[in-house]
Amino acid sequence: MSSQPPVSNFIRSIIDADLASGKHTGIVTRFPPEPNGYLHVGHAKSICLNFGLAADYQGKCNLRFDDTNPEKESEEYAQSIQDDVRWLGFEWNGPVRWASDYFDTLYDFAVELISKGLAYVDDLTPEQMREYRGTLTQAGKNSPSRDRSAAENLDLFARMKNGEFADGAMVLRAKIDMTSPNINMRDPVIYRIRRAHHIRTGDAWCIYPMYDYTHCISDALEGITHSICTLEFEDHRPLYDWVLDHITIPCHPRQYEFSRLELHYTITSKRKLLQLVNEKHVGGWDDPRMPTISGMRRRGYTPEGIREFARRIGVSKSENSVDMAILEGAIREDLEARAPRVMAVINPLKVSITNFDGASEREADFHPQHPEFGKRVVPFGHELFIEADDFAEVPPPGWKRLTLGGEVRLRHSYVMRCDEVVKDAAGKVIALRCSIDHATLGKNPEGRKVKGVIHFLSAAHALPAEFRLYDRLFTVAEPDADREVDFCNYLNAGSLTVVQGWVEAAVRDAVPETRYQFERLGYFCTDRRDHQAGKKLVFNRTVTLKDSWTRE
RNA sequence: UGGGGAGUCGCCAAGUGGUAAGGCAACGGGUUUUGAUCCCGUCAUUCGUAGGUUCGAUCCCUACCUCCUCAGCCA
Repeated sequence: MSSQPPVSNFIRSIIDADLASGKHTGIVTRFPPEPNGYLHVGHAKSICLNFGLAADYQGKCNLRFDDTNPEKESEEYAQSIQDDVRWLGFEWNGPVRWASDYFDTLYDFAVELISKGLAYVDDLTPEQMREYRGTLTQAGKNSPSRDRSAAENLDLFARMKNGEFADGAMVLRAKIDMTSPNINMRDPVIYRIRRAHHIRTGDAWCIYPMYDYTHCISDALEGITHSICTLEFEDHRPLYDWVLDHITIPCHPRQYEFSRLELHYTITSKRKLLQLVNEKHVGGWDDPRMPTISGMRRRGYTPEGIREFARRIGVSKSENSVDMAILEGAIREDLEARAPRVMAVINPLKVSITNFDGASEREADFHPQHPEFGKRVVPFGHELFIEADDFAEVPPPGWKRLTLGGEVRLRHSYVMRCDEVVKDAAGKVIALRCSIDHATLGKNPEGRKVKGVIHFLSAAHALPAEFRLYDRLFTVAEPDADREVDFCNYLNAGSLTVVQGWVEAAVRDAVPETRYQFERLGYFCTDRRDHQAGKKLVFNRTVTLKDSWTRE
């Protein structure tokens, strides 16, 4: 896929201005996931933004895990995230960073804040703290602990760290302003006591810093120039700045927020995706119906296609709900150029060729525009499979495919006429008896035009295969729009159809994650988990071909 | 009804004082041994609404409307 020029957006404008003014001579961004779930298409947007910016401006982009909540984080998630970022085609600057690498420094800065009288230990219960916080329209009030001396706070905080208090018994709070109209500034908690095993630091700590406190300092420690996050953090920015303004640190990154991606007919909420996995609505995080990066990968989406999708949707601050068509269009465009063509029949109808004698096979290109993809032989036989959908006894208006008495071109082979329909006792069509025009191999018939082209397989040569046909996971465009209705009510019962069919022998030895276009059916990809080259062929339908017929 | 944001074509999205880019989708037409691809064409006198400033406003000002977001010892 030819990479298109970058699209202008407000963040690029800011960077351009920062570079032009000399505020920065280069940029450093970061992608900061919490290892508490698998990455999804929304993260892909963020990854493409952060890593893409670094690449475009010859800057750097760090991968940093925001691992400050040991109760939800795991090594499995951390590993999958690294795999996903790499698979998407990006490499981070230097080693993987972990917020937990900064725990000592973070602790020291907390001590500095306490010493300056800018942080205090509070022993209000969570319920009391909520009451003291006030509401959206009412100012909060000061905690009785707010005026503790720095010396006492220093002592208490050290004892918190040393494990002298129970989990949740005390917290460290920034002393800002309980009457601030911005609730984030009403003395936010910056450290809590939690005896939980941390994936990196084990049991070394029983106090853990909060996100708001950790993130800005981590950014500053890494020399991040532009700290890009999603809109819900907009009103955390004053706190981000407050922390950096009140500790002794030479760097002050600026935070910019963009709107998160919403994709029609799916969800992009880690919590809800976890629910789908836990409640077994899908096979796992990498179920091909999932909007996770690993799910999209298993389905057959390409990194290039996903990156193109990110480019097409752009970056802004307005709410957006993107059509699936944009994602599918980007994927199709990439696959169109790179996937070899081959034939498969997923809903077979048997055809006997009554005048087979003398018929022969034919070579065919793997790609109509790329002869360099090579050729293979498309065998012919006296027994064929065609797609049941390609035959109609009573064709609708405009039908170009096979019908009784009608002719059709067999792709890469002969023109064939249907002479007889074979039905079972119930009247269901079970087979066709057809004849070919021997003069039409590699040339058009004389004196008439045959419009329709259908794909087929020689029954004697075809290989059995499993096809997993995927459809949208939900029945409505915005399954989580209604707070009153659980999104699981909108799960599409037909999102997965598994069928047994046939495929050209040319794909026999395809390794897992091999992509093909099955002509007229769509793009397919051998399954990463279940496909076995030469043994068990399992194809996932990545996306159908655009179809201007069945839509009518 | 406190604070912070957003409103430009069906879906995204540039433009931000000089008279509305682009993509996707859609719709016509051409090519085609994939109803695919490809090619050509059509698709906002109008930028949430109402006023105002200006020779001129999507862009500046005022008011209003709508939507999103914040009251975790989550991130």
